[in-house]
Amino acid sequence: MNIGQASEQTGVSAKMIRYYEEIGLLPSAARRANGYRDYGDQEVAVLQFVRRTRDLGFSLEEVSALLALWSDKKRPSREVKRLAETHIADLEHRMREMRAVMKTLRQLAQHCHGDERSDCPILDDLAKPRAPSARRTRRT
Amino acid sequence: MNIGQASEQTGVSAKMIRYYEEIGLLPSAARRANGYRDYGDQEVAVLQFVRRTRDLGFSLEEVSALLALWSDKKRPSREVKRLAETHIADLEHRMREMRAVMKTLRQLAQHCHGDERSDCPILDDLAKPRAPSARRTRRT
DNA sequence: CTGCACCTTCCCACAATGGAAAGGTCAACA
DNA sequence: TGTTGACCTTTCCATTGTGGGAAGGTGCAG
Repeated sequence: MNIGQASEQTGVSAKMIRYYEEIGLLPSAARRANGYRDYGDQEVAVLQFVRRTRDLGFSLEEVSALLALWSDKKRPSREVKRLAETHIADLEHRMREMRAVMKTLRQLAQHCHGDERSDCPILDDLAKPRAPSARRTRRT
Repeated sequence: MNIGQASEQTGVSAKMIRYYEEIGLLPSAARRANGYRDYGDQEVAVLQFVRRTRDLGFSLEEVSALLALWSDKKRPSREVKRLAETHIADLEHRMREMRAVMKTLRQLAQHCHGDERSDCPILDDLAKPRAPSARRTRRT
């Protein structure tokens, strides 16, 4: 199967499939005589695994770890669970930050009458030097 | 005031101050005879505004728009409110996605005994080709 | 044979930030 | 006075994950 078909079946763009191969997340694909990459059910399954883990917000590095665990039939499930829980904790942390930000924003928006008048509590408030809230965190 | 002091007073790194100037988010800073950038209370206030809007998760593009609205004393507050509400809606959307992802992850983790045994429902589930949930969205 | 859809590699761009190199400046201290 | 150390300057590179496009080869259908 060509890369186009593999992409269609997995929802991973051809561009990304090549990239994943390039950075070593995936093993080098088999090549046909014409140089085209060739994919079978096995490879498609791996791509689906990657797609799904990406959808769940795991970084490529985490995906890589999960792939390794997946192929290691004898690994203790503890390791997998730990990885998942770390990721959950990470998401929880980000959600807490976002909630705080939203709360502030909603308050600001609420007090702005939002009409033709030019006085605007949102901008007034943004201009005030504030107690520096949580610093920017890396996003996934 | 040197860039270092300005940075310290605003919480915006010197690196970022120069970058903001370079991309045109901020006007070119005044220079002293020795070539050092020179900042006054005015500039510090702008930096604080930027810092605060960044903390609230606005993109640099949005910050730029907010700065323009801020300096335009006659703009209708409606415009500012609309920008804020768009951003709120964006955050809400992302939070909904994250909540869905977390729910799935928690379920997966819950069913994995997480001990020495090797069978792991998390990996089993990840391997299953699934109804493709929400595609990756841009992060701020 | 021509055209079109596919494949290949390679390079560029993005958002926002940090890091580091190579050099100029300034103030304080011996 | 000279040196040291803390600043400042610019420039280049890396990150994460993805898309876009160019330039060229391939394969099939009409």
